[in-house]
Amino acid sequence: MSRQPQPDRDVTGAELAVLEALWELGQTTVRVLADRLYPGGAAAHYATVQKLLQRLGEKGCVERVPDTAPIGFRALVDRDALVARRLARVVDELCHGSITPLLSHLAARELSASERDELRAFLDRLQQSAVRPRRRRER
Amino acid sequence: MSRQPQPDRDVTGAELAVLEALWELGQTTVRVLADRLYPGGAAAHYATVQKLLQRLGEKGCVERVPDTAPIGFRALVDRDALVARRLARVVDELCHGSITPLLSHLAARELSASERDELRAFLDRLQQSAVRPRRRRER
DNA sequence: AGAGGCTAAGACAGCTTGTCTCGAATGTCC
DNA sequence: GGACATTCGAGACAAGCTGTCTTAGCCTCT
Repeated sequence: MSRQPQPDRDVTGAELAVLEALWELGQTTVRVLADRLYPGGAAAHYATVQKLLQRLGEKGCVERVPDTAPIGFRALVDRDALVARRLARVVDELCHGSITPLLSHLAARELSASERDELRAFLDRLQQSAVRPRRRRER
Repeated sequence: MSRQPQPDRDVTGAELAVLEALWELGQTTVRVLADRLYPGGAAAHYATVQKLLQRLGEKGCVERVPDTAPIGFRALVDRDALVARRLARVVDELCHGSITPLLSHLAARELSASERDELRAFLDRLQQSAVRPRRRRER
């Protein structure tokens, strides 16, 4: 219960906004991002976006494209990867690694018909590829 | 992108530890919680647990049992509810309300056979009760 | 009255997070 | 080349969060 250093922090709100712009725009520059995220913004916002990109870089979510001027930036993770990260965090912190409570919640939530079908389709696809069973964690 | 006040914050690490102790012990007192969470702890830890309980109360996760001395505390949310909260947050923030990316991740992750069966069973149960269709959210 | 446990209120330091300042490096145009 | 603008990196900063701790007022029991 002692306060311990918290590594690999999650992507932050403002950082996520930058990431989403990157997902939409593909490779782009600080200037373009700043203009989009802070329309009519002051000069300072340029630096803000820059700092956010730096922190995203430290978190392994963004890459700078070498030999471009102005420097180009590119997302290294997609939305699914971010979702995966957060789900893993929820599972680790709240469920001690077992995803059963998570599934239980998914079931308790009233899924729409299409969502249900989607999930079932995923499951079927999974079952097929499970002919060659390589399970990562057995509990 | 301006910094906006962040209401209804999530349950914190130390707060979660208190909650888990409450889940395990049922209704109990600050003293018992402090002794369990900070074994051999100093007097100050009593106040720490107290503060955590207060903040948990403000978040609607804990209830004080009236007319008990010392005051009894009781959890108001269970693990599933917390998981639900976090999942909803992930879906809202990252998926703009659609759980498709979440399902996609679930499928991409290599579920164990038992987990897969579990999920399928949930789905089947869901399908049955869907004969009387009362879907809450359609997308 | 004194001791000891309970309770409320709040102070505090360290960290995170979004923002901003500054100066240096780099480019562009006449 | 020289003036000017843009880009870039490093860091400062305030507000808020989080876990911890102090203080002081209660109560109860002896």
